[in-house]
Amino acid sequence: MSDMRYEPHEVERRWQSVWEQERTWEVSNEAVAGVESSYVLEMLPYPSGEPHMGHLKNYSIGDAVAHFHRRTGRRVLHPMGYDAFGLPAENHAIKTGVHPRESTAASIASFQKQFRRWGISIDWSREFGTHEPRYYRWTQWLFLRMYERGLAYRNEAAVNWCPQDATVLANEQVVDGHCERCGSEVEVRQLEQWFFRITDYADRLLEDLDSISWPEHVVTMQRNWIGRSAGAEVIFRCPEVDVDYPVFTTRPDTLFGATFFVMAPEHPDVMKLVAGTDHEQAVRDYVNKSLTEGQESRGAVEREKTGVPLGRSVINPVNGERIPMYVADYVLMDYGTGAIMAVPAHDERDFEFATKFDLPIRRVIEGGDELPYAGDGPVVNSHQRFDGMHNREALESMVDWLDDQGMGHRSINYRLRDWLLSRQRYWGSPIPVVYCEACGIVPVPDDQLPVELPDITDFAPKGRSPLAAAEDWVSTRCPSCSGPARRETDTMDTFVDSSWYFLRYCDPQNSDAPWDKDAAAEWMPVDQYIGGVEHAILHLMYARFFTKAFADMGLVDTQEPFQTLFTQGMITRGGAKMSKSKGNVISPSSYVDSYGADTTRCYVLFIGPPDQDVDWSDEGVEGVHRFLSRLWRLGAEVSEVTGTAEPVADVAASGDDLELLRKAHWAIEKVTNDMTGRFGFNTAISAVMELVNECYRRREGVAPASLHFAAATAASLIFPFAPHCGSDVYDKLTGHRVWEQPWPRAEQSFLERETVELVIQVNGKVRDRLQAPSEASREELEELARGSEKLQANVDGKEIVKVVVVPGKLVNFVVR
RNA sequence: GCGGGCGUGGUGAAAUUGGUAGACACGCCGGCCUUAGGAGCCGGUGCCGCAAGGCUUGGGGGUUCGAGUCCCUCCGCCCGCACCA
Repeated sequence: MSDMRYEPHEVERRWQSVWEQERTWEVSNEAVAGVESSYVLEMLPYPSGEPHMGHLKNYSIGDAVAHFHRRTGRRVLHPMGYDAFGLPAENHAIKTGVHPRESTAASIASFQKQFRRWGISIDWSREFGTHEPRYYRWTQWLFLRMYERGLAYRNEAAVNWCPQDATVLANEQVVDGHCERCGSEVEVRQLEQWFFRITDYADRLLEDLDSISWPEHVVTMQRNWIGRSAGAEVIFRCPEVDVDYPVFTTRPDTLFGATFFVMAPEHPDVMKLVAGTDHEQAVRDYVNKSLTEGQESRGAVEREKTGVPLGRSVINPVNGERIPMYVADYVLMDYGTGAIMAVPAHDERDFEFATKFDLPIRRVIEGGDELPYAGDGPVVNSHQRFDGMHNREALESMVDWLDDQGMGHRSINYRLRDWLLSRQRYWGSPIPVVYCEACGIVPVPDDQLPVELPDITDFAPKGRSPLAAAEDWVSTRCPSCSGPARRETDTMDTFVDSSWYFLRYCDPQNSDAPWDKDAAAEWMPVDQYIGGVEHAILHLMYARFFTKAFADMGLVDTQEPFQTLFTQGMITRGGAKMSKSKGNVISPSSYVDSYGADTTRCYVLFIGPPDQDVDWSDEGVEGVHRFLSRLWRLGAEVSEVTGTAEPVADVAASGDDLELLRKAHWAIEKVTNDMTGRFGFNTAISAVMELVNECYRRREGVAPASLHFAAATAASLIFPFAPHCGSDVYDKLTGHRVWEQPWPRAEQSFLERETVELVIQVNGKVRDRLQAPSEASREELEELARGSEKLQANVDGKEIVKVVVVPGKLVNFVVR
């Protein structure tokens, strides 16, 4: 073969400079009649050091989709930006004194460089970082719109406090009682914080999951996270203090089985109830112990139930019974009302508690071999109007009855809590409000945005935001009364930044609004969103919430930001997640250095199905590199013979030529199918490999035009995965730019064959294979099959009781 | 505990609707070319067996003419949630 060698670096440099100079991937917001728009987006990267293999995989997938969409006739928006605020840069600043702005700028520069080197087809004119004032001006503006609508509010709450990072965490950032980021055990503190009222949207966030095409497991996770339960709120009165205590229950049908009542240690009335009584000391000790105990130990499943009596009682509204009150830490303050009615016969936890404290257990639902029984069945031991009824039916009428009595009503509870968004940290978007002695909380007027982050030098956490020390900045005038005022020193959770960036990409230069509504309408919702499963709950839930809130404000027309979601699998190393601390990180740049971007990109896609976790291994990279190299040399050699020409598949071809052209059309069909409706990149690439192999095997016996067509087709099909190599080979063979060519079409005439292999089975086991005319009838196939010698040998005097003929596939003889 | 996923050669994997298991690639073996090759090209390669042939998709059972694919059950691994009333 040719002496010419595939030099990926040279090839890649050449095409990258064409794309850069010609701004090939930029797209305007002007709709084009008859042309569909498509928005392909990979999750916003957090720029830290260098991009890793996970990024390479993410953008290789997204780029393949973007290219495929373009070449199948769509205008594609495929932008890039950076989630540039955040703790790692700030922690780095604390250690080294380097301002987060500087380290962030360095990381962004390195990300940009890599993304260009990878040849990702990005519209760079839309690039931004969330830390730029021109971006966070609008983050603040949107915060103010949320504030105006009561969707952002300030409240004192028991919050999760991370002692290491010296900041408050969102519920979503607490994992097993530990800080998701640094792993320290989270403490509970009572603090004034800012919240977004995401719980107002709980039902819509739940219902609209049905309207989007997301992986089932992500939908399930979101559903569980929202945790909607339908039940009733029932009022239990404490006559000793004359106070009503409502409880939430999903099982009002078991009300007659309630034998005691439990409050959470955090419940504000616990201490009031025992003040001055014999129980005060014991309760105080218990409550203190519970509050100081970490969330982790308290939440442990195996843990034995603990609690102490309050020495008070409440009245069960359905039967007037007085039942004793307890405080116990298995009741949580932040779910329901922080108090429960305990039905030990039908709830495992209440049963455990009752057994330990020797409390009465009264069965009110029949069924199950033993107690506790949580299933359904007929109601017993309750009231004559309910006894004998099926419990589900009784549940409904009991709630109606409670409602009539004014003792309760239907109620829905959610596991989802409001989103705590304030952080006592520096490197984030300032919350644009001031505190005025006269006017209270005053939002910063729109025309004074952005509230810019001041420069500081001491980033160390001190339990309050480092901004609090910037006295010149903190001290300001009230926009309302011009009196002295102080700025809010907390900054926003970085999830706020990433909850609307996809909208900003639609109109990134707009200085009058976060985006123009028409621009958003042109692109939104994102047609294909691609990222890691680790964001299945947090980011994806927040972005959905923001989009719905914006829709309510009339800022966008769509209810959901991401129509279709693809979650890629992790790339692990030695079975473990790659991390600097484990020292098992492999850098994409070393592979790009030795093999080029195309090989590295194809390899991460070829290694396995993209939604699956894969363990990195170097074995196999060579194979992909060999393949691209073979394709490139094929193109070089063929073009020497044919020159540049239009690829044409000769419909009159026969013999080897026909076989090769068939293979080409088969590959078109296969790659197209793998790209449509599923992400079969690994099998798509292997189909192109087959085509290239076929070219090599048949190259001596076919007409140059056939080889030319097959090679050009291979270049065209590999382009979404190896854009430089695909462009180069296609250019050599045809003189055309492959990205401007429509996606090839498989022609039926080349896919059909005159004969097919017919499998002969006996009792389902393959005994012979024959060539059969593809048009043959069932009878003809059976006749043909009966002629098989191997069949005769296997039937051997036995009786043929049945013959199953599957045209085009097989004939199965059932013998006895 | 609940919910979801997965289990196929020495390895990564493929099999689109129940119809030829193992495409493609790594590795390994052989041949050609070569002064040489860790380059390139061609071929072989699931397991057992000299062969004929038999066996084979985590184990067991079932449905079916036919099961990697559907059903039941058990085992193993991974992920999410986890005292949510």
